[in-house]
Amino acid sequence: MKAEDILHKHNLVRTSCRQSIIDTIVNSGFAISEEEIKQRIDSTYDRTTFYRSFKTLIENGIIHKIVVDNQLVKYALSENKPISKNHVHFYCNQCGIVECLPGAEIKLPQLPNGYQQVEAELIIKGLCIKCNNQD
Amino acid sequence: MKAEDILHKHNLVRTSCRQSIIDTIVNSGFAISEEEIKQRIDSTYDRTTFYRSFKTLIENGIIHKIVVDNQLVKYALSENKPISKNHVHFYCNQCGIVECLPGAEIKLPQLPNGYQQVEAELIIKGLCIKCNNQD
DNA sequence: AATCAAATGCAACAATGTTGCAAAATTAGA
DNA sequence: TCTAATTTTGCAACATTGTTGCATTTGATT
Repeated sequence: MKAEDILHKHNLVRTSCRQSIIDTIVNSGFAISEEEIKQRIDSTYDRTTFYRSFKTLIENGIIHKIVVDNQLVKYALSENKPISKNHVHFYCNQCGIVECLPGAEIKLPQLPNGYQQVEAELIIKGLCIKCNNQD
Repeated sequence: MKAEDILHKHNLVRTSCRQSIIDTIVNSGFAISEEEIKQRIDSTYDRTTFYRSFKTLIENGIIHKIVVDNQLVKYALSENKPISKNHVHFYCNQCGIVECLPGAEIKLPQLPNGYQQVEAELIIKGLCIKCNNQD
C-alpha cells in the first residue's frame, strides 16, 4: 500500500514529511532510526516536524518505536493485523540492525500473585545471519 | 551484605556516594530512579558524580539499569547469582514501580535461520498487586 | 602522616525531546 | 479552480539526560 493511501485510511493530512517517513521505513527492511531516515530523504525537515510526524504516526498505529538499551531509538511499520499486545524484536549486537519478529510469540513467565499482565516487550540480542556467518 | 563490603569485594574505592547509592537501592524493595535516589540521600552530589557512580557500579555487576519505554530509567541491585543472560522486569502502568522477577525464565521464540541469541530482555507491563486491588 | 591513585565538582558541551506561535501547506466546499 | 478553514511546519527557546576535560579533593597504602 502506498504511503498516501495509508495516511488517507487513517484520516491524516497527507504531508510530504509523513509520506517520506513511511516510504523510507517501508523501503528499509529493518527498523530504522531518525538519523537514517533523514539521510535517505533528500528534503530536510525540521527536527520538530520529524518528532511530531513520528508521534502522529505512532498514535495512529501506523508505525511503532523500538528502544534498545537506552538511547537507540528505531521505528518500524506496524503490521495491519490486529495490534498484538506482545512485541518481539531482534537486535544485532554487531551491526546494530533491529528487526521485528512478527511471527514470534512470547511465552510469559508466571507473575507473582495478584499481578496482572497487560502487554509485554521482548528484545532478543545476538547476531543476525550476516554477522553470524562472518565470524 | 553492607554497601562497604560489596564495594570492597569488587576492589572499588568506598566513596560515600557509591555507598549511599547502594544502600538506597537495597533499602527500596523496587528498582528506583536517579531522582528517587537523590531525594533519599541527604548529601547532594553532582550529577556527573552520580552518573559516573552508576556507570562504575553497573560495570562491576553490582547494579543494573532498567529502561522502560523510552525515558524511564531505574536501577536495581544485581543478584549474587551467576549473572543470567535473560532479564525479566515488571512495570506497573499505574503506579510506575519496576520490579525484577528473578525467578522468571524467558521462553524464547524461535529465531530466523542463522540468527544467534546471546541475551534477552523482557519487560512485562501491567498492574501490580496494589494497583490491581484498588480498581 | 605522606604519597599516590582514584573520585569528585565544575564548566562546557552534545543529543534528544517539548512547547508556543506565526507562516505555510493541505483539505474541503463553492 | 479559487477560497476559507484547518492542520502542519519552521523557528526559537527551553528542558532533560548524559558526556568529557581538568583542577581539586578524597580514599587507600605505606
